[in-house]
Amino acid sequence: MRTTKRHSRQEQLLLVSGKVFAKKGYHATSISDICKKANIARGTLYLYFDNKRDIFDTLIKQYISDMLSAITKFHSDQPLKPQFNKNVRAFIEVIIKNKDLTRIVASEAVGLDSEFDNQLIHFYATLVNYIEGALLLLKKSEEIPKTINAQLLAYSIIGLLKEVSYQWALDHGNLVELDPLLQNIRQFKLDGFMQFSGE
Amino acid sequence: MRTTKRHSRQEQLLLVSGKVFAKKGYHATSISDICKKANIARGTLYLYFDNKRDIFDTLIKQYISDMLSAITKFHSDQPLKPQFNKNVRAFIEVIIKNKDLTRIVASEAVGLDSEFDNQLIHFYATLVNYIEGALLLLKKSEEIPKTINAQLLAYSIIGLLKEVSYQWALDHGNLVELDPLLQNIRQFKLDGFMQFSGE
Amino acid sequence: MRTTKRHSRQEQLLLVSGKVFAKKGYHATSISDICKKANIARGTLYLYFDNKRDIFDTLIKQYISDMLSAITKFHSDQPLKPQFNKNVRAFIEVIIKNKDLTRIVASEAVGLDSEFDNQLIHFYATLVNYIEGALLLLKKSEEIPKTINAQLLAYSIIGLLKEVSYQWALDHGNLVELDPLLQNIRQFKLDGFMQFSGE
Amino acid sequence: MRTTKRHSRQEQLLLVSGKVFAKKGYHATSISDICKKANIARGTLYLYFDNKRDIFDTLIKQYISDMLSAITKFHSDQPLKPQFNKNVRAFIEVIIKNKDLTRIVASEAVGLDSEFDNQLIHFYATLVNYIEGALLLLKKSEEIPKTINAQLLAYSIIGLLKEVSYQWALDHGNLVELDPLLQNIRQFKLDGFMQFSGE
DNA sequence: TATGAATGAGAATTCATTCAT
DNA sequence: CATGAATGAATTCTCATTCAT
Repeated sequence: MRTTKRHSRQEQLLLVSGKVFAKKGYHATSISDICKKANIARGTLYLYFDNKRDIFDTLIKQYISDMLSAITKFHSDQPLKPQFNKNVRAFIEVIIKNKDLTRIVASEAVGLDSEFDNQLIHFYATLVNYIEGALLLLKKSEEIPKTINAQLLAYSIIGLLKEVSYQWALDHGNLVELDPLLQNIRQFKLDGFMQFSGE
Repeated sequence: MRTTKRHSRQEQLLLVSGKVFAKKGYHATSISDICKKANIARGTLYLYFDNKRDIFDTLIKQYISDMLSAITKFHSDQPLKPQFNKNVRAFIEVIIKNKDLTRIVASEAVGLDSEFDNQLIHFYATLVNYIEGALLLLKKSEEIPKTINAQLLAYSIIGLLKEVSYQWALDHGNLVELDPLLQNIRQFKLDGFMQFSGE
Repeated sequence: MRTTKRHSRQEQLLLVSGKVFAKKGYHATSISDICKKANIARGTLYLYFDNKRDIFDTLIKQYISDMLSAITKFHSDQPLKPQFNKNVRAFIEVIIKNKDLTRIVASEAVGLDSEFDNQLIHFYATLVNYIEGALLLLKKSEEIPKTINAQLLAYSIIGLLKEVSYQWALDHGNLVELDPLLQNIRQFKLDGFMQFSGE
Repeated sequence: MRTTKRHSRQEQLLLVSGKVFAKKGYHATSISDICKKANIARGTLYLYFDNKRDIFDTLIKQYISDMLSAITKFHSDQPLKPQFNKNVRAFIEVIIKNKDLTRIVASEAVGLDSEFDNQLIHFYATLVNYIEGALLLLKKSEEIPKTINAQLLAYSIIGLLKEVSYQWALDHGNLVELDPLLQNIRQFKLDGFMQFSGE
């Protein structure tokens, strides 16, 4: 059971680290900060992680894996909209459940090193791909106009969801009723709104 | 002429600093990094800026001021859609013109200290307010449904524009033809798309 | 025991710092200088003191407190001369025991900043006050002429004692027999000597 | 006449430098400080002095030379007390006239380098020698008791004069009437005062 | 002569990481 | 396992000095 104990200790430290990283950012967070919050000595942390970077990596990997396992690839042989609906909900749920990490992923995607950058770029590309794939299917079935740039729309959707989820989470804390949020998003007649003069 | 020379030097250093900050983030960027890129000695930087923080602040202030002077408040006694159109264009233009800074503003928004946070929070609130105000007017004139949460829609629009502009800029460099981008955005029948099964 | 160990380490560092400061002065002493003498790494010093200034302050406070607790206020209801005798001895003892610090107090009294200046100025004023008070009592009992400027005489005595003690300590090291020194001082028929021609 | 102009410029810069050095100390005084006070560019200073140290050296040499030319060696074939009287007055006059430099000489006698230290030590030794010499003559002529330690008494006198002059100058500024000061000093019946209990 | 922009050595301080206890 | 003292590389910032104009 030693392993279990060790494992749960690690989990606890990850939790604390995530909070501190989210609050102060990667660089401004010192090992001491984490240890103080976790009530352990500085040396102890190194029994559970190789180094500062290792903690951060573990957190990010966890987040990416959470997200990727929450959303599911679109299947062309099933109705698309329910799939899309489900994925949006899953996406937002992960964002909100991991508010701290979302902050980090969104803001510290930079400057650590290329290996880390690549992880996030790859993650982002995967997300975009999922959505783009769905949009292409919709184009094929003529549910959306052929003239639309699927990739750009994919970015739009991600940007929209990211911002809204993030702001919603900021305002409402963790106890969010997802449904009103989703209903509101669905109501946005953005295109209509943006069909400006002369169109 | 002296002032001009000094000023242009400062501009050059800001340009370089912006690039480096954008690439590596505030904390991971060392003064040496900037100086190397700018081909100057470390001491020279301090002839033009008080300290590292001062460089960053100047950049952010510049960006915020650029943005705020680019967009204009909505006037209820004039047709809203052209105004909105114009602002979206301006917003995107600034984002694309200042790709580097956008990265910074988007990612280092928090965690330096409260004085700095406040600047960005205030900036963001101003943006949201502009859009929200316009949306409320649209609600009143029943151009959009009353059930919509104007603030949330404002966030959506900003999130969408931010992400799309940023990604577009990444792919297409600085020389962006805005019109195809705008046309694409306008075409997004997001609401239709998101009126999922059963609705 | 932990506290004791930490404390004794601090004491050791103060001792070394005092010597180095005394030899080179505050500004010319670098943290590296102190660490080299103390055989520790530069970082280690910061485990015991906040910064260079903190080390210096601690030294000065120690010195002032040593001195102030060594000398005692004059009581008018007791014979003055033994009191004076005792205080002179105590004063000289502290000077000689803290030769290094005396150097610092004497030479870096001014110019660090006002907070620091104030400490020393206040200390000095206290010393002068003690002596001046005693002299005023002596005036009242007509043991010294009424025409004497008590403050100036106080300065004289302090200057004399300071210089003599300091030089004596320089020549004789720490192991000083105070009595011959005091006897010598007492013999100085300064006034007689200085009652120049014509008086 | 070029030389004259150059020379007077140097003089002016020395004056300014002396003030600044005296106020802030050698190390805390920056070349910029001096230049600002002198209303010249930083580069200009180096037309008149080799470096910062050179300015300081020049000042100290000036002071020492002033002092040494003010006081005169004692001559055994003339009455000693008038000579002593004259020298004390000269000594105090120089101290008061060069209050700024006195501060420096008294407090920055340290840490620059051994060459500088040696200068001051030699100067001090010279002073002590003068006085000691006079005292030895007085001993021989039995004007002071043979048991007195002439060197120690010399230190006493210097310490006393230094302190009193310095304090007096601090309180009264430059416009000092020397005579009341001297009268007071002469009145000090220090020895009588210090003939403690039992003597 | 005079200027002041540029330099770069050097100083203080921080902090991730190690290791003896 | 846990501790926390010690380390020293790296970072920011200062300032005497140089040199092209």
